[in-house]
Amino acid sequence: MATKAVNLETQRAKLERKERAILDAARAVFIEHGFDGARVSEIARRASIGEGTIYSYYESKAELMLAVLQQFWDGLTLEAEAVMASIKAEGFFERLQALAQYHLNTVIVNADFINLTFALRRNNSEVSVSRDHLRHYVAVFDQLFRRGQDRGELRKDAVLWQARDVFYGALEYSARSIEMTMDVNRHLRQQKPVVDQMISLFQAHYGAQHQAPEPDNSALDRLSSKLDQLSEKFDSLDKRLSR
Amino acid sequence: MATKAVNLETQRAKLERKERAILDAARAVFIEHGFDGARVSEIARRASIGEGTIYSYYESKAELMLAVLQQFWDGLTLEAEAVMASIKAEGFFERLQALAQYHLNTVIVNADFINLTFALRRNNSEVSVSRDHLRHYVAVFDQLFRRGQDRGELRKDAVLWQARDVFYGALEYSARSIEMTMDVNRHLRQQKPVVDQMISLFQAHYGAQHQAPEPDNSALDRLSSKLDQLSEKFDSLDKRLSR
DNA sequence: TCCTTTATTGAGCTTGACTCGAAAATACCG
DNA sequence: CGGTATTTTCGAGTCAAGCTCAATAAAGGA
Repeated sequence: MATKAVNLETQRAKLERKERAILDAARAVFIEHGFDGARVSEIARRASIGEGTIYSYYESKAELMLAVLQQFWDGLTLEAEAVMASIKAEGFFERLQALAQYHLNTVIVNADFINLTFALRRNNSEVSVSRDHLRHYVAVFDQLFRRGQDRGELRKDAVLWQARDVFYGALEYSARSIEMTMDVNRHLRQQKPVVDQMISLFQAHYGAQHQAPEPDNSALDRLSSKLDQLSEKFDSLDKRLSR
Repeated sequence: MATKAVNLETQRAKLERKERAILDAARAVFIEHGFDGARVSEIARRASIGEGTIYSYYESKAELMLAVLQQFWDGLTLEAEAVMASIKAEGFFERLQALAQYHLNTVIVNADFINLTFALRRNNSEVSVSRDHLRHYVAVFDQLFRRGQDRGELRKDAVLWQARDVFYGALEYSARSIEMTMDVNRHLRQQKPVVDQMISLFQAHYGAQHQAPEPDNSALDRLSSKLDQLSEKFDSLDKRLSR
């Protein structure tokens, strides 16, 4: 009995180890050569198994890549949530900045994976799955935006999905742009300005305090009344002198 | 001589017609089935030529697709430039709005092509070409932004490429988002709010006038006149005392 | 009209994803 | 342990699709 249980356990572990080996090899080969450039035979060789074995774990090459991407995006989502959980600051814009910083850096560092994800957008049946990765990840942004609105730091009249799309899309494209035009050494240096600009852009338009930008009339009123008082004093002085 | 010239002409025309037929067929098949799903044999059949003939016009399937995309992006760039040329308004933000409107609509309508472009991002040698399409198109945005800065309507301290990336990226992702989550009937209706929000977002942060948000001069004018009056009273008082 | 040059063709070559029957490994049972 | 059933692994073989190329057709030129 005991031996049986142990055997089952080790057996399952063995299978899992093998599956992980396949996934690791696949990840490396896909990143190295892209989807079409990757040879299933090479993945098998690197995982030290027969080519046919892969097909008893995954239906097809495409599904194997999907598993790799799934793993990657799940990791991203967890990391993003961890960043949100770990940050001490309560303020919406501080949290937004932290998320932006994390996101931008991640997208740049993992550009390979992002491109792979795009590469899988063809076969219509797979598109939906590919979308789900993203949707799940973007949900982290949605959550933060909703909270910002609840706390009254994000304009109540802001359409959430629109704001989120602007924020997410701007960062994603900025990442692509940085990656495209800058050499690797400048990547890190370019990130902060981009994040800062995004945050101040959002503060300028979406910050709740900017809804009523009335130019502080109270101060003017106070000045005005002081002048009136002065004027009266003058008048009384004037009268006294003229007497 | 005359016949020779005519023959050459018709011959060239014939070749061009054939090339166009291939391109047309390829475009249709690529959009219908994506890059990997497209069969070269089907393209040949639709263009009414032998499969081998395609390879005397284009090196490979990938290059054929590149030609299709080239044509598409060139068209986009021309159209965008035409929009910019045709718009009467001189103001930067009005022009920006027109461009945004055009861009958003275009990206949604031609989502197939955009996805195809992404799909070709793998083979490293081709990436550069794929980038060039985009760069050329984005140049239209750059030009507008530069002009806005020259006219003093866009903050002088704005970093141009950053602002452009935010603008372009936000619109592109918004388009994807609209296309992803809305049904076709709502596409058009969703476009205007997104564009409007982008414009007011940019006005709020990048508008030059927001550098000095002078608050209601009338009040200041009133104060100033009061001071003038006071000053006069002083003068008259001064004169009387010195006498 | 005949020869040269160019264009077209589709049968076949090559490559790579995927199948499948057999063999090896493992589990189960007396 | 030995034998049998079940599961897992394997890689040679199949098939499909991009691409080549020798043969053929068309065009050009004298």
